[in-house]
Amino acid sequence: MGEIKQNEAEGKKILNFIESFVEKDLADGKNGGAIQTRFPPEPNGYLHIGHAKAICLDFGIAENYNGVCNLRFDDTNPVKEDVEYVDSIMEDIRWLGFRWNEVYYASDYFGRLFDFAVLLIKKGKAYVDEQSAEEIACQKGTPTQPGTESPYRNRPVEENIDLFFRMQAGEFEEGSMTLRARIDMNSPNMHFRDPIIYRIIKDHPHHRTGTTWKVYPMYDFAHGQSDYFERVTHSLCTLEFEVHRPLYDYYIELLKTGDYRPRQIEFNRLNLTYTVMSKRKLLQLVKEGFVNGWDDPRMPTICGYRRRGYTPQAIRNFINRIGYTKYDGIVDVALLEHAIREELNAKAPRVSAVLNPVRLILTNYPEGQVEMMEAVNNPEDESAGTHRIAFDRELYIEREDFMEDAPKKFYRMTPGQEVRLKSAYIVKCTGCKKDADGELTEIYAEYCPETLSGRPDSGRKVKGTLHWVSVRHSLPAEVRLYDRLFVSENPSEEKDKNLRELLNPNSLVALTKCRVEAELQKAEPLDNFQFQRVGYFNLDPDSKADRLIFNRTVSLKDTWSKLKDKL
RNA sequence: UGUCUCAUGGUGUAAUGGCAGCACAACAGGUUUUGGUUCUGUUUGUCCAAGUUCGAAUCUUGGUGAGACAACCA
Repeated sequence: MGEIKQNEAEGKKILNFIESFVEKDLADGKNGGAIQTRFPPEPNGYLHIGHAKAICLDFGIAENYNGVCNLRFDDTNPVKEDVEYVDSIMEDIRWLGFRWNEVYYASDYFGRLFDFAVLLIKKGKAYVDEQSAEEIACQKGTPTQPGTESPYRNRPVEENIDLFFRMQAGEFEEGSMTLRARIDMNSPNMHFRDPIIYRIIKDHPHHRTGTTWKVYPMYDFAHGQSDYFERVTHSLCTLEFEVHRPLYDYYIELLKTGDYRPRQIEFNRLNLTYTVMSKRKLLQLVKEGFVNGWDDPRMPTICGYRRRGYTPQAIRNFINRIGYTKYDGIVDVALLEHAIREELNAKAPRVSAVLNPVRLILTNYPEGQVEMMEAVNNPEDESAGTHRIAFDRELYIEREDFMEDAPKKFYRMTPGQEVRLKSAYIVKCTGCKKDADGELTEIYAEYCPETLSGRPDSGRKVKGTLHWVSVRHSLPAEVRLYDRLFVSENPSEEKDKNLRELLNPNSLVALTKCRVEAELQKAEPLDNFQFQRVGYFNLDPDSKADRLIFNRTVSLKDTWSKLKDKL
C-alpha cells in the first residue's frame, strides 16, 4: 500500500488491485523482476467496448511497470475463426492508441502443444476416449455429484500414443475421439474431471495452418501453455476463468522447468446498461441483417463507437473511471456518455443543422437582404475561431422549438415571446399558419435590429436561444437517425429474452431517452453548410468520423471539408 | 444440497485497524447568445449478528445474499 501511495505521488496512474499483486511480485523478485502481459482475443468477432477494458488493463500494466504486452490470437478453434477478425482486432487496438510488442498466435504452438500432450500420455496423465460427447457429459456428473470414470481411462500408454497420432493423421471422424487429461473424476472442480484437451476438427481448415492439423487443443490446454511459452508473467482475464485457474496451474506445473511461472489474475468483465455485449448476439445482429455490419454505429463494438464519433481518449477515460474489481456489476451507460461529452465538448467545433424543419418568416426583415453572421466554432476554445453563416428573411427552425399554446416553463418560440436566434438577432413571435389538417406550416416573427452582437440591445436577456438555418442557403442532407441498441430496462431480465424480443421496436421506442445519433448519408459541402441541432464532431483524422452525435449543439465547416472526401 | 469468488449511496469505485472519499446520476441555485457548458450546494452508503480492539468497511466466527463452474467454445 505504501508503495502505491508513493506512486500516486509521482503522478503514476494507479489502475486497481491487480497492481498490488504486480507490485508484490516485483518486491518478491518473482520471475527476475520481469513484467509481461498479453491481450489474447479469439479472432471470432470484432472487439467491443468490453474488450477495451481488458486492453487498457493488459497494456496499461505493462506500460506502468516498464514491461511489455503482446498481442496473441487465441486461434485454437478453426470452426469459428477468420482472418477478417484478425485484421479488425489489430486495427481497433491501434486505434485505441495501444502498441503491442509482438504478435503471436496460439496456432504457432500447435507443435509444442502436441508434444506436450504426448508427454502427458507417456506419464499416464492423458488418454484417448472413444465415447460420444453425450456419454462424456453424462459421466461428468454435476457440481454436486461426482463423475464416473470412462471405460477407456486405463488404456495402455502405447495404445493411447498410437491412437493420438492416428487422430492427427486424420484416420478418425470428427467427434469420434478425444484426448482427455487423466486427473480426477471426483474433483469438486468440474474442470478437473478428466477435461478434454484435444478434439478432432477436419472439416474446417484453420485460417493460418490450413489442413496441417486434424486435432486442435482446447482453451485450457492452450492458454496457460502459450503464456508459458511467451514468458508472460501476469495473465489477466475475466472472472469466469477463476474456476479454470487450478487447471491452468496444473498444466504449468507439469510443463515448467525453472522458477519462471505465469500467474493468472481475474477481474470483473464490463457490463453496460442497455447494451448487448455478447459476441454471439452481436454476430447474430450482423448475420441476420439487424444492423449494417460490425461497425454499424448502433453496435457497441470499438469500430461502431468509432463511427459514432467516440474518440479513443473518451473510451480510455471511461475505462479508467470504472475500475477493476473481483465482483460483477453493471455500469450505467451514462458514464460512457459522460466521457464522450466531456471530450467532445472541449474539442468539437459546432455547426448547426435542422432535422425537423419548419419555416420561420421574419416579417420585418428586408426582402432580398442577406447578412453573414459570425458564429463561434467552439464556445470553450477561443482559438478555434469562427465561421460565417447566412442569415435571411426565411429560416428553418426545429419544429419542436415552437409551441402555439406553450406552458409557462417553455422558453422557446411561442406567440408573444422573445427568443434569441443563435449568433443573430432576438426575434419576437407574432403568429403562425397551419394547413387544412391543422399542421403547422409557417411561423411569423419580427426581428429586433439592435439586438445583434455589438449593437446597443445585444445584452438583453431572453430565456431561449434557438438554432436555425437559412432556407435559401442551407443544403438538404439525408440524415438517418439511430437509436442505441437497447436490451431491457431491467438488465437481470435480459437473459430470459431472446434476441428478437430484445429488438422489438416498441421496446426501443419506450427506452429512447438517449441522445440521438445521426449518420450523414450525402450532402454537398459548402462553407456555410449548417446542421441544425447542435452536434458534436469528431475531428480525429484517423477515426473515419463521418458521423455526428447530436446533443443540442452544433458543428462546422473545417470539419465539413475534412469529411467531404469520406462521404 | 459441492467447489471457487465476492458483498461500501441509485450506479461504478476508493479507503489494506485510525475523520467513509471520488466520479456518474438525481435534485436545487448562480453564470450563460440553446434548457448545453460551467460553478456552487443538497440528498442517498459499509448485507446481518456476535467477537477481537482504545478504535473495525477493513481482522475472526456464524448467518444471509449474489455470481462463476456440469461445451469435443474461449
